[in-house]
Amino acid sequence: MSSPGADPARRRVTSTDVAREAGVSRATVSYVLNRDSRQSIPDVTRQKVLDASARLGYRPYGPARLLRGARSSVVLMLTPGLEHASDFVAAGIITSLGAATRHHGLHLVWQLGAEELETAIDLAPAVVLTSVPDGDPLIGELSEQFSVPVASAFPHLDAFLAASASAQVEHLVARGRRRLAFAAPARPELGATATIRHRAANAAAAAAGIPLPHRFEVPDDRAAAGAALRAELEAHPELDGICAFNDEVAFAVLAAAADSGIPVPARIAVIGVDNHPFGPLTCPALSTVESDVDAFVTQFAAHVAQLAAGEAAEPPPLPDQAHAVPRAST
Amino acid sequence: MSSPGADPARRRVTSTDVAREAGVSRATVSYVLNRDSRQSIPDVTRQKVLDASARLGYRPYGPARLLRGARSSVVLMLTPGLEHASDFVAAGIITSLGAATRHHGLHLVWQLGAEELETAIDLAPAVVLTSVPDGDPLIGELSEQFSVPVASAFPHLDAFLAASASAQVEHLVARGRRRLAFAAPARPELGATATIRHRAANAAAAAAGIPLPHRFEVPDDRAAAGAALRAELEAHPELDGICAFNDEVAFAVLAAAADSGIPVPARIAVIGVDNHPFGPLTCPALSTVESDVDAFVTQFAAHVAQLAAGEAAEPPPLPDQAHAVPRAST
DNA sequence: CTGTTAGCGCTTTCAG
DNA sequence: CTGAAAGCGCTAACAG
Repeated sequence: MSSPGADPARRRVTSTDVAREAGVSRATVSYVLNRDSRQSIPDVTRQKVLDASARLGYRPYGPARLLRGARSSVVLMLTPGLEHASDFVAAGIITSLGAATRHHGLHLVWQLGAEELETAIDLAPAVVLTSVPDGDPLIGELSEQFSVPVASAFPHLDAFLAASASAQVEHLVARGRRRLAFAAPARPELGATATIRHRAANAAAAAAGIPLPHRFEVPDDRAAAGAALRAELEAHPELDGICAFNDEVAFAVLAAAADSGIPVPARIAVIGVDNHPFGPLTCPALSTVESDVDAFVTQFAAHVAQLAAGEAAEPPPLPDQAHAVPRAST
Repeated sequence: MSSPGADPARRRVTSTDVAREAGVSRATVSYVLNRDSRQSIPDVTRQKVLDASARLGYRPYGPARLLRGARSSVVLMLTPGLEHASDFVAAGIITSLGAATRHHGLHLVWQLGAEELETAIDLAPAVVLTSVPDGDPLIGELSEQFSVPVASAFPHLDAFLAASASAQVEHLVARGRRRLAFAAPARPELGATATIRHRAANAAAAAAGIPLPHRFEVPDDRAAAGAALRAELEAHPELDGICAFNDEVAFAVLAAAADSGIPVPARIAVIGVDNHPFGPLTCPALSTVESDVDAFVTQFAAHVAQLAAGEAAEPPPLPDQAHAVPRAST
């Protein structure tokens, strides 16, 4: 009810209020609070301003500063199509990016979903980031909308996606597997990404001198997934290894194998992608593949800071290497 | 390089530009674009303005509108302590809330992590939401910082948390289980929440006339989790059901049981909380408990819209009921 | 060293 | 029906 300061109707404290309270002019307040090095303010005056500001709880009003020409500290992240925020990889990168940009004095905010971009105008970001890949037309549209630099948060996404599939194949080959399949997710919106990974798996298989992995779809429903896996093994009895599109698909494959009495890894080895935190908890524990994005995130945050400062620059690419995280399923 | 509109240095298009292009005054532009009903603008003039605006790609500049006194359409979500955005339940509620607020013309943006709240000033939100519960002192601080209404996004959180534990106990009792344990997560920051659920489980057990569930911790490490589960069963041999703090802990319990040769549900039944999408994929598929938050989200979005409009109001509470989602593990 | 002032882009009276 | 002008809160150039 009456929690301190919770009154929504309370007038905002302005720099005029601080000036009056401190008995100086608004310019002096601005000089002190912004530490203008070209002015030398006596310590007593400075202190008076600081005290008055603290006493009143003064916070400069963002819109006014921005209107005056200050550089915004807001970085807006837009992820059209990523309808659920708990997507593990994307959310992980976005989370770390938020922390990393803060070191540059920037505040990353994430507008979830984000269709209807038109009206998000009073955000006034310094930079807009998006989950769509580099060449997407949306980038141009956004740039026009916001009149600020727009960049893909996932530069060189294809190579990044491909790297994990290659690493999967290499790991399975190193484990002695020769006849592989590629387990694709059923959700149609992931089809394009799955194709990128499948192609990379094919290329890695060719390089290793083994047959190209056959692609099959893993339905969302557990019983249907079991049927799909059994059908796949009947059609390709010599199959001994499965590259799953990601850990989530791999979980379904493991469940399907367990339901069908197919021993993993004795009959088939299974490997996922992403190193999901639940991977260690499956039966058997899921082998997977991981890319180290820490270095990328740090570099990309610096790149965002450059964009925010008005400097054009090439973004650092996502890592194009992945390494296996071997567990019991291979 | 030269994607259309990607030039960061390009000057913003202002309402003056549109007025000049259309050959009218800035006031007329404003009238037309804001559909001011008190003015009657001839259709030809109106069309000239609309055309000029479209041709130039004009977008009114948010900060200037806000400075003029317009109501912000931004709702800022702050989640201190929620360090990883892929937390399933919170992310789910936040995602749906973003969609629901959009129906009220509001744009929810999520500042991840969000320590150092001081400098996020040029956001100018209409409302600030936070993940901390109702009485938290942070609410007052934020209200002072932003001079706008601040509310917890999870009103009456305790009852919400408790409901799921009660539903777990009731489900297990209905399945004929009598000697229960409460499996708590090892992460200390979840301890308080775990205590709320454990107490609710105790209360439900008392109401059902069975012994109070004993609390034990499930370590993150799989081998350690197995040891903990075996120790628990040795100490309480008559144990026949486990309420896990959430599905994630339940996954660990299932893995521990599998590793230790403890049949689920024959020897012990296991039930989680949250209806995590991977629950159907465990071995055996995990029974869980779910609260229907759709109605809450819709009502809460309306409440946020009220706050944004400057009307004080009581928030709708989170649901205080949960229902079981029975699967193979119970 | 401090105060006055112009002006960012927008909406909205108030005159014409 | 259209145009001129004020003012939101802030910063920075310019006087004093």
